[in-house]
Amino acid sequence: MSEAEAAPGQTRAAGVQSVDRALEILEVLARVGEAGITEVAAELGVHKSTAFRLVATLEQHRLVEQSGDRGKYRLGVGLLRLAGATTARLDLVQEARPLARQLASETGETVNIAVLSESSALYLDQVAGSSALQPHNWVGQHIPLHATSNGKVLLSGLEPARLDEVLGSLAAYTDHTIVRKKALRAELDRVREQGYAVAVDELEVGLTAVAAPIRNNHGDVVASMSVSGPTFRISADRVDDVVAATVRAADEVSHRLGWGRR
Amino acid sequence: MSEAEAAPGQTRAAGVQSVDRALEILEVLARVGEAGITEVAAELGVHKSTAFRLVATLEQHRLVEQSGDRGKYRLGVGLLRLAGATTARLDLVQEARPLARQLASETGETVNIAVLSESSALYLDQVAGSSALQPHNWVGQHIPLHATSNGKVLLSGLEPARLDEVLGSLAAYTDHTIVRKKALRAELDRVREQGYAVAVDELEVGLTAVAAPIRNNHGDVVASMSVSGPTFRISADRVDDVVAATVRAADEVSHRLGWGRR
DNA sequence: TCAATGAGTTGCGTCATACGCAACGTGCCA
DNA sequence: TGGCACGTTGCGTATGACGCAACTCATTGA
Repeated sequence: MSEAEAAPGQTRAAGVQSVDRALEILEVLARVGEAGITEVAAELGVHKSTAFRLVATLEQHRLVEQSGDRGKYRLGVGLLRLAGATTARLDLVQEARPLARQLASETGETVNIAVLSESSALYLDQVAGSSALQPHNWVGQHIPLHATSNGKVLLSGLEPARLDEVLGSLAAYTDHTIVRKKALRAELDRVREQGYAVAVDELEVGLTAVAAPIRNNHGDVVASMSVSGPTFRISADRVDDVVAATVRAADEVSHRLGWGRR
Repeated sequence: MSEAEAAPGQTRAAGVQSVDRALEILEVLARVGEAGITEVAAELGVHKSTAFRLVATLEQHRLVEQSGDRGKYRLGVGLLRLAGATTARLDLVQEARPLARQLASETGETVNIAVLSESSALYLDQVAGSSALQPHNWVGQHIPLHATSNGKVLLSGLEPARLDEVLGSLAAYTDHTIVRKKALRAELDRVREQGYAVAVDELEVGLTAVAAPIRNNHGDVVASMSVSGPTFRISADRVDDVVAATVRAADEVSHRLGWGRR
């Protein structure tokens, strides 16, 4: 039985115990990068042999692999295969990609698609702009919500109660980062009203981004599409055009997902 | 590990049963895209309720998600997170990425890194070229070995015995696909001698690719790096330049992985 | 050179647990 | 409106996953 971790009031639906533990191992490895059997066992609070069998099973499916013959364990290539199948089937990405591509060629900047996952923004897809500078590939990364245009759009779609859950402390990345919750709420109101968000130098000095919501057939904000590039290229007088193009593209994706259809 | 040996009456390679089944579910979903509980249960040969509990556990960890309230199940975003953590730790990708990026900007074409996985090429990483046309993202996909430059490079690194295991029937994708095993072996000899592979219209008409081997410190071919683009852009008189650049980049990665070092 | 330590690995007996069964509820189609 | 088929849930039982302890093998320090 799960002893030590008794969440107060909340029934921790355990599911199938051994599977639950095995998946927890994957999360541990994702967090720490590499770990030995003993370390994993300690992390889960189970016996070494139990951890070993779970890891061995994961290894048979290539979800983990060990470096060397007797070495530590880490995540394996099987996950890449599964992830490939995931993106191929996520209809959000499917539907959004052509529009993202078009938006990228219109603006010449990088386009990203992000969704809310846990308490941060998860980037699902990226289309590079025409510029020779290739930006960092954010796909699969977790990005703070309050310092990015995508994050602000995603937050603006939450109901107040959920918002409180998701918002932790607001770290300052630059002098322009919004760190006061009250200021952030005001900004989110503005985003909701305008239908888009802008972030200039908030995550990184010299980086400007514009984002608009993607909605499902119920009208909920399910994702966010952004255009981002160097601040000197997305200058103040060009922002309006970029915003218009971004909103148009995001709206079209929403439409394809069934928003406003009947 | 040793999975090739399907000797009868060998030790239980089953691992932890429920975990094994859960992971099999992931593979089923990766294959078919979407499936209901009943379908999954039938695929595994277990009872509906068993399949349901396994899927529910996977769902708690976001590895699967159901479309709609009562809908079918498919792979979830948790896999993207795990896959992101995987590539972040794969030193091959780490080492290769800067070179891949440079190669992409030199040639203006798309660069891919692939390894051998099971009986096909698994694409680990991709850097888009400067061209506005964004190619399909192959990361995580399985691609036939005999019809791609990457595949031919990977095959050329195998010893003859392994080669026989890996090669099944050679499907023809275009008129230029090599379908005769004898012809393929001759081609592989050429690749091994030259130190690179070229594929023109072999997987898809109008698609040309060039690939060179990446070696580990033992000299084994562990991966392949390719440049690919439309045949009209990588014309016959330009191939030599692209080959030279690709080989140079791949060699540099090999060097960083310890090849030729002492 | 050898003992001592600590890692990953494996056989075994027990009891928790994951399984199959059957019944339930609900959307969908005829 | 009825029936069907699918996802979902409670329950008892046998299976299979667990913890224990012994093993192998590297590495380290004397």
